[in-house]
Amino acid sequence: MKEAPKSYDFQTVEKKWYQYWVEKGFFNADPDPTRKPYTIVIPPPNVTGVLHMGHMLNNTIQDVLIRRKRMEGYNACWVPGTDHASIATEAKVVAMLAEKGIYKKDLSRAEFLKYAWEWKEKYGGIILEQLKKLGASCDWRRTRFTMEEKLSRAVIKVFVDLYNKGLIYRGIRMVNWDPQGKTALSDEEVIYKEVSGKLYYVRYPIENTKNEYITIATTRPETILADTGVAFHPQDQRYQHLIGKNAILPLISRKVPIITDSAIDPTYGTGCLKVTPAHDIVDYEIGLRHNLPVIDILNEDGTLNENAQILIGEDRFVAREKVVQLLEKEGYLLKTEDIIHKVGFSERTDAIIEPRLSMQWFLKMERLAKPALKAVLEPENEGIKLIPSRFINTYKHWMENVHDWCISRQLWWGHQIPAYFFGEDGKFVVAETREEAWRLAKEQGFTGKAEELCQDADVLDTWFSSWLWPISVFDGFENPNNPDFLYFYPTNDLVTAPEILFFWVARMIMAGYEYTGKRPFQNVYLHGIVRDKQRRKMSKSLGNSPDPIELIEKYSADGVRIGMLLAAPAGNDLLFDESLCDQGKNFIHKIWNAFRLVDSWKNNATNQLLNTTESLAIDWINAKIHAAAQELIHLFENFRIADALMLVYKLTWDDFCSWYLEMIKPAVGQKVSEKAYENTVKIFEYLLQLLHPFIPFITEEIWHLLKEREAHECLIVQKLFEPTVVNNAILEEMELVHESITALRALRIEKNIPTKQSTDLYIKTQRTALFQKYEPLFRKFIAIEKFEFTDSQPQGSASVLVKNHEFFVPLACIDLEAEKRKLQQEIEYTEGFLEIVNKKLNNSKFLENAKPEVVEREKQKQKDAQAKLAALKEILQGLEK
RNA sequence: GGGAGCAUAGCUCAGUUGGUUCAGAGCACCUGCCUUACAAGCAGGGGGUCAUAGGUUCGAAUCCUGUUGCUCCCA
Repeated sequence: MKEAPKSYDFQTVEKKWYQYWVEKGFFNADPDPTRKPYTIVIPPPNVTGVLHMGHMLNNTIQDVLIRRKRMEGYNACWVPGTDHASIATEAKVVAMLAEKGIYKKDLSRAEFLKYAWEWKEKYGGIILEQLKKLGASCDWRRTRFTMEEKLSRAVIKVFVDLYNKGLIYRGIRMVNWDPQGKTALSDEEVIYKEVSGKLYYVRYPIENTKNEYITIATTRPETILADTGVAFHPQDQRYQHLIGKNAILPLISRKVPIITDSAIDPTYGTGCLKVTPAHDIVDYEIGLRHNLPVIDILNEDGTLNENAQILIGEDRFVAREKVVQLLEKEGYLLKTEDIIHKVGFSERTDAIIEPRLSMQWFLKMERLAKPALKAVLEPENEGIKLIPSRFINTYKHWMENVHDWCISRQLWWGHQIPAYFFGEDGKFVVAETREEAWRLAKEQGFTGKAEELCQDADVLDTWFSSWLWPISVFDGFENPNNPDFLYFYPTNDLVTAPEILFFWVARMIMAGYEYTGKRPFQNVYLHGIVRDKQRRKMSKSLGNSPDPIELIEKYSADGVRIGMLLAAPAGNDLLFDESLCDQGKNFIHKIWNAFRLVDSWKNNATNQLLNTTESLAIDWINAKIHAAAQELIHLFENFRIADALMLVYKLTWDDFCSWYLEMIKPAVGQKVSEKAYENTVKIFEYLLQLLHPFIPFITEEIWHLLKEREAHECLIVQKLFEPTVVNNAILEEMELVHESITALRALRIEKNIPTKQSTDLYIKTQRTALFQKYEPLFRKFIAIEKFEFTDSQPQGSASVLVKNHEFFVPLACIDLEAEKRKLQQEIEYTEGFLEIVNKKLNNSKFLENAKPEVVEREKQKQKDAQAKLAALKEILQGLEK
């Protein structure tokens, strides 16, 4: 039997076990009526994306949950996959083609999609390969992609269905326009950021007056070219004389009416608003109320069109500069102010959003929102639990103020909207296929051929496919009675970030109730965002995000998993630092060395039965492990994953390594008993079971090194042991012993006694039998000559008090004054403590109002403190003799 | 502008319905140790007026109100 290598080669081990698990099909889950399912669907990452720290956290948590449930005996199914990310992917493909000198505008839709699919085939799914390095135990056979055939058909089916239910409509609306992506965005895809800008004060001449002006303030002076009115608050006394008059726009001399509207804030700027209905949502509404014309001066790429009259073809920001120069030159610009204001940016392209009127498709949310809100407000009633629960408020607020969802995108990569136009007046039909559309169109009087129907060019928002994810991955739309769907749906837990609570989670809940009548999942675990130590979000542009794969290579997957989890209580942002991974790696190292120690006893044990120390140690660690196992059940139920990890971390490091192994470890030149070795292996196995969900690789490796096992006997599928009734007596006893040993070690350090130098030990206690029993243990940890009990303090000894047990260590020379000072301090502290307790017990109101058990506790505290005080005083007296 | 939340050790966080010695954990820090599993380690140790001012209560980190500072969401 060869010795275990001194250092743990995680690279080889992690690769080996991952392959083995996959080969044996341990990640796979198929319907099995004899077992309960436990299901997680992955939040599908962008198919062209690469793994970042957020994914690491997200998937580590999912893997911990799924592995734990697998070991609990559930039929654990984790479905992986990716989404097609319309905007991001299309932008990448466009950029890639542009580098080759190919431009989208020169391509047909089919040609472009061919390139896009090629790109997807080449780069798509890298991220899933990366997840394997982390140890993700997904059922890879079930990998799904939102644009694959079945899932696409489900999207179209749902669109048609919602349209037929009257929930989808088409209309002209002010939308968030991304001039770079050249598409509309939903409200959720706009990120408002504070930026510094300028507020320009511009004076507009009043028609038919000499040198009379009205001054407006604007941050977007180029939109003056699209103004169709000037407005102020009806109660604003400053401008009453202008009612009914016209203002003349500078630069282009258009005449616009001066109106009043109560939407205007008289305190902002000059209290006068230039009204630009085509390019501002508030202005648009004002325009509607006052019948103002709408003049759209922007092209879809953000350049000015001929409606602007001047600066045609200039980019909106260039135009802004030039307009300012012109205004200044012609004397219209009164002043400029530096201000900080919020500006909307595209989540995907980071371009500044332009409010723009356009024809879009919308989904009515009101009806869908109702059951989705109820589910989250009533989790106990077959509803959905948000963890942490404080997100309920945010969710509720959003649901109650939900806006219709703009679902069309002016892109090619995605699911093309199944609306078919015919005739000249914009008539259309909505159908799953062109054939069906043709049939419907003919009913409406269309006389042409099917090919002559013109399908809407837009695609659907990516979230319009991912909101169906928990259902569509199990083929629940086309075959709602298939065994997978019936067995695995509804899923159990969803793990994601609060960022996409509305984008995705809320909408999945809506789709779940609308299409299955059931919740799509029971629990939503919301974890924080991974930030750097300065609380900055990790981002490519800042360069503050480590490469996860490099981290894994440096610290091992197990180490990084620990690093991610250690500082990640639910809902809290994770302030990531590489030192956390280092801590993880150290832990792995510690476990490896513990194994090496145990392994060195293999075939090297004596035949003797257990000695006292061994027997006590084994009983104690068993009690400790079973208590921890029970606590873990509780922690997992409440998704306290970081706490769960910390519990097993301390159980392993402090209890198992620092106490248990030190107790069992034979003295130099001696051997452990065979029984003790066997028990230690058993205990190690229990520990590995508890540790495995967090650090799957090293635990599997040691699992197999501890014992020869059959090919299928892997830890990953080992049934977790059931915690038994815990022997509390031994826990309590050992705690006292550990406390005593620690106090004695501290005393020896304080007195500068070298580790190896033996001293005598006298104990004054009511529980001599207990200490007698543990004597060998004391001797194991401290060099002790005589171990005796006493009634009084031996001359010239240092002392320490643990609970009511007094320990005396006689010393050759002792600093009496220092001893006295120490005792005096302790007496003072205890007296102060006792005083507080007495005060409570002498307070009749306390005795009347407090619960009996609380009063009882106080009485016990009083008794303990009194006894302790008496003991301390006695020792002090002894010294003064 | 509207809404939600947070403030506990140098850092990141626990702290169930107010009541055990309740002021905790991990990391960091300090001191002493190369003690044959592990210096990636061992043994010890210091450190907080629980943001702040009031209030309720026999009793407040915990409940209420004001103040200050920060974060997030929505428009």
